[in-house]
Amino acid sequence: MTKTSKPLPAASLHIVLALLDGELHGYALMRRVGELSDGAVKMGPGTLYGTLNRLVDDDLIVETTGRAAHIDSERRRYYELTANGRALALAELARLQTLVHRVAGHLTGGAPA
Amino acid sequence: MTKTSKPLPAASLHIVLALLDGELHGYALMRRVGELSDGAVKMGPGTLYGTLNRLVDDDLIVETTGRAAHIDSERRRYYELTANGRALALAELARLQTLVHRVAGHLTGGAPA
DNA sequence: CCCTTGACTATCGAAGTTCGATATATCAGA
DNA sequence: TCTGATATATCGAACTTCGATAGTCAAGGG
Repeated sequence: MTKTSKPLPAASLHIVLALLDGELHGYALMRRVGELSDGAVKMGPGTLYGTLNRLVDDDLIVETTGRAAHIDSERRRYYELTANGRALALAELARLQTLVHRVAGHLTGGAPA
Repeated sequence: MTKTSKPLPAASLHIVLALLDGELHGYALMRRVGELSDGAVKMGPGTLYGTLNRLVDDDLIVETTGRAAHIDSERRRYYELTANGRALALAELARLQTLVHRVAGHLTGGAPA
């Protein structure tokens, strides 16, 4: 039993969300995650690489063995979502959309007495 | 310099977001948080009460000493956001909106192969 | 040529957070 | 009375995140 899709921890969530846009290497991921939240979320290398490994173990991402992986610096290790990972990322995105929509809704349309 | 607004941990985030709609007591909060994510997020009492205390310590919420607090069962302890808490909740909401918007945007507007 | 800086991956231990079980008490209904 | 939902509370184990540290490679300055 791998995992019945409990909400992903913050770092994992941000990584799979960032990867929805295409494969990236670790360091770029670090920057991208920050950018997606206007610098509010800063993931250090400790969180990054540890999370990346966990994500690979859970079969949500894989190290790319293709395209960008070798047209670029040898040092870089690219990652992309697996089918599982993409499905989960999409589900999490939907969950966040629902959450944001509902909370924002209560602010304007709040229960009238 | 209290805190430069690092992203709140998941449980805290959900609680302050739920409280944006008005004061609630612990147990109701537990249910509300679940509802806001269609049952995807289930917060047990361990997480709930521990987080509630931390939030009080951080001056993001306070135990209500008013209205609902006593027109209702004596057992219930109501909490509401402080000014700090509301500001932070709103900031976090905005952050999530931005994140969701950007990620979703890349999906549709992304490079069409 | 050497040295510094930034890109890049990687690991470790400490600190912080979440989980699930457990406990206790009240209240409504079968 | 027994059960199940409401309601709060606590503990320890497991998990996640953080920040420091480390080392390589490439480019630019002195």
